[in-house]
Amino acid sequence: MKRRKTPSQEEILMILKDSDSALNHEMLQSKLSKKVDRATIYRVLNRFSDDGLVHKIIGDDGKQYFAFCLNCDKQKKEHTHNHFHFRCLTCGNVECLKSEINVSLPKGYTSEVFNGLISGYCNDCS
Amino acid sequence: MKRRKTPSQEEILMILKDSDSALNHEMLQSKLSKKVDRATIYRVLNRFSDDGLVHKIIGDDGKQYFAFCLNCDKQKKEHTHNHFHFRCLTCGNVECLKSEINVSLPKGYTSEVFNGLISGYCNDCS
DNA sequence: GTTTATGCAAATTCTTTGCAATACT
DNA sequence: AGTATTGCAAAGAATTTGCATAAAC
Repeated sequence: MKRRKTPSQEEILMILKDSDSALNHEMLQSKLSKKVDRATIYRVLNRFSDDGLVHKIIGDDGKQYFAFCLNCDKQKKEHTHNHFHFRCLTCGNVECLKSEINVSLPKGYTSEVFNGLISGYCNDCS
Repeated sequence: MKRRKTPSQEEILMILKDSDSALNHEMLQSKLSKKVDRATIYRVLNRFSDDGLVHKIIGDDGKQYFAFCLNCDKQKKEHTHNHFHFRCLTCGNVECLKSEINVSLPKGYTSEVFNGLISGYCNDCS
């Protein structure tokens, strides 16, 4: 299935690139210049995620956040996203933390998805 | 608000204690001897979670998992649950990993909730 | 002209809530 | 008796899906 270039996709990707925090569907919708359907946004985001362009984080609020993480550029080949995200309980921002984490798994276990999230209060809100 | 002892609560807690993996609502329901309402199960679990008896993990599937974690006994005072959980994409089991993780937060940030989850394939399923 | 992407509405799934009935203490 | 807990049904919230239309290639 070949991918096509559309305005909506381009704008969404740009917004994600410009954002220093992960965004959920709602945040993204409010940043879009023209109205884009909910379903489309989800479809675009999941497409990006499938393609490894952005990564998906599940918040402790159960919502999906999407981020084009700068840290990831360096390690594109491996494409492990073994770093933490931080979500502020007041302002809602989700941001990438720098530190790479290494968790040792039991024997015979393999890792597919890494999801590390700490919720708390950021510097501005605490 | 005082807590009361009821059969449903006791059984749910016992199931969680006996289980070596975190359970979601559905898994729990199927383990209960008598039919307990969905809403009740959720209310019980959230009560436990509020009381710090069990902890809640949000899976990368967006679902809530609850675990009475053995590791936590040792550190009841602090009550930080800074360890990882592992969810098997095949069998669905969610288990506690032993390793304690220390993530350094930026200045001025405070941590409230720690959610570390790795999904992949466990020894039995890979 | 084919095939992917979009919009709309409806469906799904998970979780929560209101309220009357029940059962702890 | 008084209040926390339950069950039922209904509401809510987030995300997904079906299908016809529009837009890329």
